[in-house]
Amino acid sequence: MTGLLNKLSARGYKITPQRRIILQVLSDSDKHLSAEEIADKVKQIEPGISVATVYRNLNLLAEIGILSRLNLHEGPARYELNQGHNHHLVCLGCGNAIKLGVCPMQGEIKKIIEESGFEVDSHHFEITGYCQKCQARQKL
Amino acid sequence: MTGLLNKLSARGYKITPQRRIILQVLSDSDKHLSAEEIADKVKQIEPGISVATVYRNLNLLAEIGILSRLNLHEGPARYELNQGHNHHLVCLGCGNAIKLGVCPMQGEIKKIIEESGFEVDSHHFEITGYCQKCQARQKL
DNA sequence: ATAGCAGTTGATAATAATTATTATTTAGGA
DNA sequence: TCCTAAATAATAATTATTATCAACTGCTAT
Repeated sequence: MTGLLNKLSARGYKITPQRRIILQVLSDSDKHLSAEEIADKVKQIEPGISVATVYRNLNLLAEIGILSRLNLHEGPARYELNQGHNHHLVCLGCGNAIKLGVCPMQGEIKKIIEESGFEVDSHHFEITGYCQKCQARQKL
Repeated sequence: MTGLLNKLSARGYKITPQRRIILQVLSDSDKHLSAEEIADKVKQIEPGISVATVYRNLNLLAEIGILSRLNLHEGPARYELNQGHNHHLVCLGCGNAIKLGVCPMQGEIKKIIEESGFEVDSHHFEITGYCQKCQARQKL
């Protein structure tokens, strides 16, 4: 948490109470939150904070790599603190994101892409479905 | 092309001139087109066609599997005629999508997911970057 | 052929998610 | 403490898409 704030000021960005709260909310959650969900939680702590501020800072934080934006197949984008490179199993029931320990950009796939001469900028691997808890819940 | 039309009528959907034109546009392009781009091309052929009709039909066609919607990391969704399950190298320069012959949902990754008890609904693997042509263009 | 009707369309309003604008405020260095 | 660039709140604007609804049209059965 302090590390995150340092990252901000190291780049010349100011540490504002709004940014503290946004980061607070993000680090308190283990889910992928949408901008709206983040804004709601932020407002529970400090009602005066504007949605625009939340969006602005989510963009900034994503840009400097503090968090990452996940564009799901449907619905709004979701955000999480960036804990290194990761892919996730995203549950459509509860929104929870289970870390997948592996990345498809390796082995055969990596080789094929390299051989094609394509210059990779970024990649996304997203699996949606239902976690065990939500599978059980559906059967009730 | 005729096959696509048959697929429509087989399911009880009508073959309208609008749908013919939309499918025409899609089969004439090898790129992933956005709804707006599709609508533009459609209007070049028949100016009276409404954007709403384009969206409505893109949804329908995607639903019945004639085409697939690709939610890129940024910008609007893009569509292409569905030629089986595929992943792509999407060029940020020219928008072209190069088919990647492989799918990451196999082997080790598939096993890990199965063992986690997660029930997969869908998956997306998207690689963005620059194709060889656009790399060359950038160096000019 | 043609009548009928479900399916479809065009026009447009509405919505959802996000970004831009702008006047005001503030964090952090001099 | 003062100053200034950066940041904020409020809100308008934008972008992408979906909903609404009256009018129209493929298709099927007569």
